[in-house]
This record gives sequence, structure tokens and C-alpha cells, in this order.
Amino acid sequence: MGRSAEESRADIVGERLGRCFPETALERSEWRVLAAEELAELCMKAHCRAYQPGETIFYEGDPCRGVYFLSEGLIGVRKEDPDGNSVLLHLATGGDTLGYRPFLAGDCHQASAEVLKASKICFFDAETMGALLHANPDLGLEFLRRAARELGTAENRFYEAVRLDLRTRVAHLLLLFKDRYATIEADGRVLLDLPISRQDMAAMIGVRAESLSRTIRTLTDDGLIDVSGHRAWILDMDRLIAEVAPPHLH
Amino acid sequence: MGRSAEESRADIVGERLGRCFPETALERSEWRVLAAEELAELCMKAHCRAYQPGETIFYEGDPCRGVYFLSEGLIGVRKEDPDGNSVLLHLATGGDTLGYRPFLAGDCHQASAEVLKASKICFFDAETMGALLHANPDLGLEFLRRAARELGTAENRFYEAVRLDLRTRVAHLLLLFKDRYATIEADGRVLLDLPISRQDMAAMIGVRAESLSRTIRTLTDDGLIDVSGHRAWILDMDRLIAEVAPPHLH
DNA sequence: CGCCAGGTTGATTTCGCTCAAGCAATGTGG
DNA sequence: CCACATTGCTTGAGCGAAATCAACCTGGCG
Repeated sequence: MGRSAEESRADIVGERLGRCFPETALERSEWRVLAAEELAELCMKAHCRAYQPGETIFYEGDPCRGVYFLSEGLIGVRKEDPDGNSVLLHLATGGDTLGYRPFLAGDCHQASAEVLKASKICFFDAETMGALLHANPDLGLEFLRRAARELGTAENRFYEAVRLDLRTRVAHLLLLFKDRYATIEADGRVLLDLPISRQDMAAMIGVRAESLSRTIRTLTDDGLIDVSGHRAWILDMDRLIAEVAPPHLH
Repeated sequence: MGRSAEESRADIVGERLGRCFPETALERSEWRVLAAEELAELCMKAHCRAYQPGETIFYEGDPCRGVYFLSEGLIGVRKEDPDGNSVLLHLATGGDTLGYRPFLAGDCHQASAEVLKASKICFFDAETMGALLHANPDLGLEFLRRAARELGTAENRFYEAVRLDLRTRVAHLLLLFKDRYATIEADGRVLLDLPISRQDMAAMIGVRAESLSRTIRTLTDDGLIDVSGHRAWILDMDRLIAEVAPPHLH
């Protein structure tokens, strides 16, 4: 124990920093623009904990008291109605920040956040966030860009929901998953590890699970994909893309 | 003509400022956080002109070269497919800024903007915008709040599009219009001046014009509203609100 | 007056939902 | 280790809400 108090405090900070902001999560998040000292300070103020699948981080209607940084894991952000029907608005993975929208708009949470895979989450309270945003304009601009991108995808989803038929939307969902969850095998085929249940996949595109199931079947029969459980092969990428490309529905 | 060059330049600036940023438009826009000198400088750099109904400001797919401030008028932001079916994403009125989303996200326009009523529009190029955002963090925070609010409404629209039936969505649209376009008559009844065509109203909630027409008919038969042309009376506000309130669809 | 675009109404079709049953995988207690 | 619940997924049959197709108003305008 020949080490100074300085050094051991630095160790504590460094260790906590690594847990709050793992490299892979940090670099794809808005927080990457903060200086090392700012990050260190931030994560000393953070409330961090691990969550298990099934836990809920916040509910629709809850007052928004700050934002949640997802260090690792998988979270579903959804709106539910009394009958238990849900719409899955967003899938969050490591590096995503939850609740920034209601925080910035100054309203209550308009959706609930449910843990889908074991996660580590850090909470930053409104005061800390407010101070940080004023102290560091770059952070605000990062969130602004994020909000702009998400607004674009939200508008596209609305368009697709009202104009595109079921099969097209399922094909598009699979292609979205491809970008994030695909591995390419030696023979060139594409293997997806579907990260969520059929219920939730259906809830992402606003259809019933039964309809999704039937559509997966027809796509399978047509030789585009081959799905069993959470493993999905894309057998014919070109034709799958063609399903989405021309927005003609005849 | 005893006035100095100084004074007459100030007049020119002041006059141009008043045309670009009319009081009512400015105060509900993000730009209100700029100092008078900043506004003056900005509108000297702006390209302003008047537009007539039917003109298109930008098309889906166009590169985004800056943002458009709507001094007055009415603009429809829409996505169209080859068959001519359109979805109306947004109605912009005086004080709204168009194209800030693609500008910030760094992509092309993902929708086109069509003039619906005679408008006055000022264009600020990307360079000017970029400099301003860096020079004045408050402006960024304003746009951040705006983006957060719009993201919320976009997510709600998606939810409603996939979960709520036609009648509920029509009722909700009428109530949205009420907030912006209603006048309350002496006898307490509420009169709406519907700002857009049936086609476009239908395109806002992602349904066909025929379906909208039928639904307006049933709402009329039920005594909730009374519509002729672009004049709509809300006869029973409570029941109209009740149509929207409980999201049960039986 | 006739024309035409926008709006309404009617008849029919269809896509996706509802309801219900079957099935496979996983867990649990005896 | 097996009976059995439980849960998530799939399949089938029937239905219904909204789309489609088509005709017909209506009102503004040359």
C-alpha cells in the first residue's frame, strides 16, 4: 500500500469510467465529445446499476428526471395500450441514451423502457445534464444531430406504416436487422441473429404477431429467407432488397 | 434628404428585418434567441422571396443546401410515391423553419415542400447556419428542443397510425386543427377554418380521401360536427374529445 | 353555358385482424 | 425421469375496416 491517495482516487475514477462508458459504447454515443475529465466527473455523479430482462426502467407517464446511458445491453422503448397491445418505438443498444427526448422537450416519458437483455445503465439527473449542456455546446450539437436523424427515421416509419403493405415492411425490418445484427458466413450467405421475439418484431412495424408469422412463411416459401427461432438466413439478398425498393403495391 | 448614410442603411436593415422576421413569426420561432444585431446580419445574408400556391420549394432527393424560414404563409411537407399518393408529414406556418432536419442530419431532403397558401420565405445557406450555430449555442439548444418536440409528435403519429382506427384519427386531426385554426363564436360554438383540402387532410393521417369523406359524414350524422367546404363547426366538443381519449377500439 | 377539379357516395374487394386451436421448446414438481 | 403446465410461435377459418374502382355531384371559372 505504498500508493498515494491521489493515485488510488485516480484508479477509482478510471475504473468507474470504464464501467460507465465502455469504449465501444462511448465512441458511438453523443458523449464522445466530452473531454476525459468531463466524462470522469460525469460518471462520478451518475447512478449506475445492472438490470435483468423484464425489468422496466421507466414507465409511460412517469416524470422525466434525467437521462439514461446504456453502457451495454438491449432495451425496448414501447407504448402500450390497456389491452396489452404494444408498439415498439425503438431498440436501444450499448451507447444509446434513453429519455433525452422528454428531458429536452420538458414533458413526461411518453413511452416505457423495458430491459430485453441484461443491461448496465447509468442515470444522469436533470441538473447535471442541464449544466453540462450549457457548459459544453458541442454536446448539445451532438444531441441535435441525433435528434435530427431520429426524426428522419420516425417520419419514414410513419410513411411506411401508412403506405407500405405488410410484406414490404417485414422485408424492410429484416434489412434493418441485417445492418446491425448480421454475420456473413464463409459461403457468403448472411446469418441474422434476431435480437427480439416475434411479438416485438411485429410491434416494431405495427402489425399482429400472427400476421408477421404468416409473412415470414411466405417469404420463406418464396426462397428469400430461411428462419428458425432466432436464427434467420437471408438466402437471396437482391430479391429481398427488391421487395422494399420500388414502393409500388399492386 | 438631410439624412446621413448611416441612418439610411439602418433603415434598409430595419425594413428588411421586419420583412424577414415579422413579430408574430419571430416570437414563435427558434430565431427569437438571437440578438437584434445577429438577426439584422442574418437577414442581410438571406435570400428572400414570395411564393405562390402550387410552387415547390424543394423536392425529395434534392441536396439540402440550407434552411428556409417561413415568414408567413402555409407550406405542406410531403412524401410522394410514383403513383401520386402522398403523405403529408408536416404543415408549416409563419415562424416555422423548414429543412433544418436534413441540414443537421447531413442528408438530402427526404420530403418535398409545397406552397399551399401564398408565402414569404427566407433562405439561409449552410455556411451561414453552421457559423451561427457555433457562434450562438442558444440557437442550437432551441433547435434541439424543437427537434425533441417534433420527434415526440412523430412517434405519436406512428403509434396512432398503427393502433387507432380511422374515426379516432379523424377526430384527433380535427382537435389538432382546433388548437391552431379555431375561432370561438359568440354563442360558444367552435368554428374551424380548415386550412387544407380533403386530399391533404387524408394524407396527414395516412388514409384515402374517400375514407375521410365517409368518416366526416358519420361524425356529422352523430351530431359531433357540421362541415361544409372549409368551414367546420364543432357541435359537441366533449364527445369529440371522448372519441380520442380512450384508446379502445371495440 | 360547359368544363373540370375536388369532393361525395355506392359497390366490391382485399389485406390484415380476431378468435381459436395446435405445436414445439422450456421449465417444474413429484 | 416423466407428467404437466407454461410460454412463444405457427396455422387455420372467418370477419371487418379501409382501399379500390367507378359513378355522380357541386361549385368556381373561362
